[in-house]
Amino acid sequence: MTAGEIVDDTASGGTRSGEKSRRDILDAAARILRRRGYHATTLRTIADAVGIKAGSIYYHFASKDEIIAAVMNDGVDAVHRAVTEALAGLAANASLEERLETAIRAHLHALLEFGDYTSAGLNAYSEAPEPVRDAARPHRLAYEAIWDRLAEEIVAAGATGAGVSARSLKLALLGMMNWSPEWYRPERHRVDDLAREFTALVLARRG
Amino acid sequence: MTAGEIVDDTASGGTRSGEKSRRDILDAAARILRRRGYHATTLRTIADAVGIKAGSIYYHFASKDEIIAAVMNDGVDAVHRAVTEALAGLAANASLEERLETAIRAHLHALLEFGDYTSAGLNAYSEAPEPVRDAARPHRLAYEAIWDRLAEEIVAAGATGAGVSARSLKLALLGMMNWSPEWYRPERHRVDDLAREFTALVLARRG
DNA sequence: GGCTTGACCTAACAAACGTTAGACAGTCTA
DNA sequence: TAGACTGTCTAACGTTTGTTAGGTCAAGCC
Repeated sequence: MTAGEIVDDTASGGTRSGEKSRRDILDAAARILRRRGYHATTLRTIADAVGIKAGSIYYHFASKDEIIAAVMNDGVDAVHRAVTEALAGLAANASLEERLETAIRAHLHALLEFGDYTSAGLNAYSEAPEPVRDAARPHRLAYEAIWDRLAEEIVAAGATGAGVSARSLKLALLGMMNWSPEWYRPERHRVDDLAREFTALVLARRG
Repeated sequence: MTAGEIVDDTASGGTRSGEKSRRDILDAAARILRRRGYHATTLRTIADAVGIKAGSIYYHFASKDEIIAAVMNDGVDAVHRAVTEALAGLAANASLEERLETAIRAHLHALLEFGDYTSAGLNAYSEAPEPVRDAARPHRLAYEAIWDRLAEEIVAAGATGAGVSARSLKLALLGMMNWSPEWYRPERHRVDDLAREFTALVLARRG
């Protein structure tokens, strides 16, 4: 089952004629991957959702794993871009609290609302075969660097509890955010509220 | 694929002769389920790990899903018990901070060190078929009640950031704890340290 | 009109899946 | 010692999986 490497072609450009089908396949794969996980995401299920036959997928992709890897990495890159842009949109003198809340809000929005690709990546990562995880790792690390820097700033400013390391702060933040697909219900929660509460929780201080 | 209900017999007692094999099967299933997820956990893989043949499993269990459900529910019940006992072991006048840190420490220990059953439950829940999830839900809710109460106490005491609801506090706590299997490495982290940092993070206050 | 190419289909392949039926050796009980 | 029960095995079943080979048909170019 695909022993070789997985090529990362998410940046390949051009708007060829078959580009739509390719995107349709990825969209369907992301939707199914998010809810059912790696092994339950079959080529026939994907094909059904797109309206083509399973064999036809191989015109666009070389293997199942290439699809999965593309979805996962597109997902991470999308959150990365969303958070980066949200932070870039802030005033230069924005407070630390403002920047943390903005980053959390952007992450949660990407994860919970535009989130098929994003949470597919979270949901399938641990059960995907090694080559897929290998292909995903650089994307994940690149994104986490944002939170490394934020966490270090927060700790350096003494804005959180005593004895909390930047590393633990980052892991705690990613944990509370990335666990949210488990309980989030659009009719019960508002992302902006959650972002504000998570920020207040971490930066808690007594007046 | 197993449309019926899943009987919850985790409490069935007695030490029959075949009890060891039964426990061996569950142990192996938990170990594999934890790392590979629901669909990659096959009866033949389990049987190989135990040293028997796949068909023999049906002497002890009626279906694959019965095994999975037993593992998941045993896991949740184990954390439930661990946290309950840790809290019960505290002095009656233990501070809120002491109790929170104790609960977090017990949860993380159960999850990260005795954790095949426990993190198998977390890892496989979202991709397991509906009947399995239905069987698991009461166990999860019963355990979460502990954290509901703790979170409410913390909020009522004003010991966390302003505007943080008890519900969000609970979800954030479960998130940062339950995400830890993603990054925890025994050679790099000490559970007791993590528990102290997570507690300080949530109860942060400025001197 | 011929020829190429792009995008799909049909039909099959070997392998792996959960599950079952029936046989068999060992142990316990009467 | 006969018979029942335990725990396992062998061997197959029907289905589903990822994947492949080869065919079809319309659109575009010469």
